[in-house]
Amino acid sequence: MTDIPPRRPGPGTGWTTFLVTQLGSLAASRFAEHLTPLGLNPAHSGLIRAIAAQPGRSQQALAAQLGLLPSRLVSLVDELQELQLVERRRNASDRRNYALHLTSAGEDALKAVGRVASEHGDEFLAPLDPEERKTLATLLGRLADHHGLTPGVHPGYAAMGRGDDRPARSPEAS
Amino acid sequence: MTDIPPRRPGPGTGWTTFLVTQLGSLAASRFAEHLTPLGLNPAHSGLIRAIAAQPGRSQQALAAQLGLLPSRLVSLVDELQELQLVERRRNASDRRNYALHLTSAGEDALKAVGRVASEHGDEFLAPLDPEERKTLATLLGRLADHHGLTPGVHPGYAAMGRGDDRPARSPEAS
DNA sequence: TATTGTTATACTCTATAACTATA
DNA sequence: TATAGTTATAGAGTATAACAATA
Repeated sequence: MTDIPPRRPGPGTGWTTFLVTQLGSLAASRFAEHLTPLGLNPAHSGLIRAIAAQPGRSQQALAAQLGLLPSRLVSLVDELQELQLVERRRNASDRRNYALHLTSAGEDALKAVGRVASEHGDEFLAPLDPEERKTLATLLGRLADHHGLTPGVHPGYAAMGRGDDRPARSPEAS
Repeated sequence: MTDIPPRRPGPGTGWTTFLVTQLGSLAASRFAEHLTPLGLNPAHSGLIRAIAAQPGRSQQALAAQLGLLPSRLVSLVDELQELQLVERRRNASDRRNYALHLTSAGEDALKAVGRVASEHGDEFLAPLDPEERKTLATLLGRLADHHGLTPGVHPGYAAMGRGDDRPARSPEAS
């Protein structure tokens, strides 16, 4: 009894939402793979983009925007500096903070990241035609707006800053 | 210069795929939050469902299906046994392995997990009407099929078993 | 010897908090 | 004293591999 074949459950079962979770995890790991030839990981790429979008900001400002701990951001900037993609410039008037800028190699990396993201997106959406992709983008955009997602910032890792009571992330395999 | 407002990039930029990643991460953490009142995490819920779908299987079989390391599965089963939701039954003919079954409390937990998943799904898809939800389900289903997702099993944590060369997961904040 | 399950160890990633320098 | 940045330490989660029981 209760021998339901576990194929495609209907509406109201949370199935579609679970698909979002599965596909999101897959897309994230595939994107990470696409980045490895550049010697970067997704966190690097997000930081590069954030710096490019608004050069000259302090590490604190970046950390707050991206929802990262300051200490985590320091090591990310260290790594990008090691790769000569980012430079810290001392602020003359307030010598406590740094202004972050991309080097010209960093600008190149930004473009490379853009290409990788584009290729990855094409691969991921391969089975859908342009019309369907547009429909999907619209529906997902509606969900993102509804849930207040910051454009370009990955959630689920934040939970810092204000006394937000988000529980620590749990394993969530299967 | 290059002062592009970072709002909603067009097609071919990987934006839609990034939305999938963002939303997937959000859905996963929200689901985890919904489960905490039950004293369970997503890994527990996945295991409960897998046992219910095919009771009596060995831990090795479950681990292989879910893409988990045997040692990880042992601790998950330990936890569910602690909660009296799952029991290990010795196999009389081959006393090396256990047959896993849900207790009656485990059956209740299965139903509760189903309710939570359903509520969570409704919340997550709130801004979409039934027609749009159906469209989204179809499009995501196409993607899942294309990428060979096992129905009900979360990817990205597997990479065990065969000599799969999947790189170790990277942070991927932002 | 091979297999199931288990335990022990190590490793990676992340978070907490202590510390330095400027202000 | 307060703030930006940094470093050091500890914790959680996961993987690797050694181990005992059974076949």
